[in-house]
Amino acid sequence: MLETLVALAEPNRLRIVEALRAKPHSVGELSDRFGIRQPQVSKHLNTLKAAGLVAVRAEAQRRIYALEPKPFQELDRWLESYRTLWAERYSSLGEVIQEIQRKKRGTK
Amino acid sequence: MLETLVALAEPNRLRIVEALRAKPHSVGELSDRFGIRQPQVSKHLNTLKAAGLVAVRAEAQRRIYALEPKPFQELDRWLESYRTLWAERYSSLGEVIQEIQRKKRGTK
DNA sequence: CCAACATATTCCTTTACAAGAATATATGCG
DNA sequence: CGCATATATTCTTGTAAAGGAATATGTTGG
Repeated sequence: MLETLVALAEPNRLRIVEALRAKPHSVGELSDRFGIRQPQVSKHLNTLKAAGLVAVRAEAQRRIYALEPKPFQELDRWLESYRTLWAERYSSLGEVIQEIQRKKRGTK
Repeated sequence: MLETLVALAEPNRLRIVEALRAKPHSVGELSDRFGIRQPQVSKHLNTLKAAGLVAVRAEAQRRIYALEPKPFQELDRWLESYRTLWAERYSSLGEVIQEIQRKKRGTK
């Protein structure tokens, strides 16, 4: 959890992750899109990969990076424990739904 | 979003937040519980407060810190956009539930 | 096999920030 | 009022990590 948060808690990495949310991108595409020099992009992607947030596949000379779902799932599960903080804002229907979903995930 | 992530992406702050998830705590309680010196606890709480993650109330000489729901809600909403990443892992029932909940939040 | 393109790696410098130590600022009680 | 308790603030230092520049590695097409 901490590792995921640390990886995301950097402006350029967060931007990269948000770009990858839409679809996978090559290093060069990310570099162009954000005006970040290619080596830094590679480094950030390396950090993200080490944290398990992205995976690479080769496509000709390009390396295509894509998001990995697992850490985001874990972050989501972690947030579950904090839902009680704002539970009162949900109607009872919302709470039922929430409870069903919580149990569902718990048995996965 | 970035601010929230940065605030959470530090081991001791994350531990503090997890403790506050259960219930509000005073500075001294947190200091004792984790063996972190009081000044660092104050500093970390200050960082968390600056990021809007916690709020303080006075109780005699003690300062009681409690979690603020909003940033966690925002983090949750941010994660919504990433749910499509693992949507295929849900059964159709799960997807229905998820869809209901997504719309519910969207109209708040 | 070589040229050109795409990405990764290394080295260096700078900066942000967490921790330590000391001290300042409340707040309540005898 | 003054002492004790609780918390905040300041100053300093060490360290991790982000950015820049240069270069190495890798891959493909001709």
